[in-house]
Amino acid sequence: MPRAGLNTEVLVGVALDLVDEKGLEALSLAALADRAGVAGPSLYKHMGSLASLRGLMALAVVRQLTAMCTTAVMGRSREDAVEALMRHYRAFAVEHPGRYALVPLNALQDPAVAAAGAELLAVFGAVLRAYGLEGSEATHAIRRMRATVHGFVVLETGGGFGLPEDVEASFDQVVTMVLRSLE
Amino acid sequence: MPRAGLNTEVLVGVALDLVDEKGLEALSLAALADRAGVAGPSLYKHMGSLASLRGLMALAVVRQLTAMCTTAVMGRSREDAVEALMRHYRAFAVEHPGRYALVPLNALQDPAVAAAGAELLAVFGAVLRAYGLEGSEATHAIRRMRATVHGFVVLETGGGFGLPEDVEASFDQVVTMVLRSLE
DNA sequence: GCATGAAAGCTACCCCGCATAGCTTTCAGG
DNA sequence: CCTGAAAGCTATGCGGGGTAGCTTTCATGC
Repeated sequence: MPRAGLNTEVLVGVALDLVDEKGLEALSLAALADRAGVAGPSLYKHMGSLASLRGLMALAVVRQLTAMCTTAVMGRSREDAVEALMRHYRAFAVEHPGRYALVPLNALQDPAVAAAGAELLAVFGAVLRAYGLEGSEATHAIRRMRATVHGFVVLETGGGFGLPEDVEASFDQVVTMVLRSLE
Repeated sequence: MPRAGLNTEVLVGVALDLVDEKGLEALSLAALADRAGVAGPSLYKHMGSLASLRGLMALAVVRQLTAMCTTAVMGRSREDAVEALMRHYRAFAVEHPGRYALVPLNALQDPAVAAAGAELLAVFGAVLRAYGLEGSEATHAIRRMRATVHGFVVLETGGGFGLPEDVEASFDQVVTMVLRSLE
């Protein structure tokens, strides 16, 4: 029985790949062990439980999303920045629906994920400074943006848009709606 | 062993009460049987599986939500109607977060729930007729409203609004944002 | 080179939750 | 009051998460 060379970091990566391919509900002990080339119980050498692994996965996802959003808004301001932020945020969620679905499930109870989430929200806040929004007004504006974008991608990735109308056009209008609320 | 007088309809009611009190994840065979005053396996005399029961529950919830939204918009038009629709929709989700969470999980795969969902969306569409919106434009407008309201209540009920800023004020601004997008 | 101990891996096992099988009991209708 | 459909029960199966405890690897120091 040669070593598989597994560790926590690699395991998180394997789990994220699995979730990307098969969906969040496919994240079972058996499926994960199979992919990692190891027997089920061996996974516990590298994680405390499936729940804690999901926490680590969520943390990684929030950091990926933060990095993507950060580079998206760099060198832009006002409408350009807000639109870039919203479009890249949506693109991440649509490309990796399984990964994205991990975040809301873990953001509240896991302090580490919550802290990483605060950094993501800081990107939202930074974009709003060009509008002179700070303090309470910035918080309300951030909530508008989050609710809108999150709601849209949740419905989109969940198959909630059944009609044949162009989803891109719908999102264009959503972006316009948010931009107008910032003036 | 006297009869408990259970049937499918009653069982759905018991399950909805359970979900209201203890949350969606508390909907287990044991908890449900305990509440219904019956042994676990006896539940299968009135349901096919927990999954199918969740479908029936989702159907009931969508109908409740549709009824609430329908009465909310009756006798109102334009801004009044849109605002009433959004506020009542949110109120339902906030008062019954467990119930509300059932819907997105079942709306896609269960055709009956999807049909009931179409009726709910018809209420959204009716409100928009006063704006002269029909066809594609109405679809896009409905999506804006759905994404915004659903996103807001998902974040709100999930504890996503950690800061102390007034959530009511945030929602007021969200309503204003949507109204402006309809002009 | 080889002894050694920490850590990776394994098999065997347990618990819990959903679900089925099949028997017993109720109770409405003839 | 007989009877059969349906409600209820206990016993059992099956699969998923998790633990116990042994075996094997392999980096380190002599």
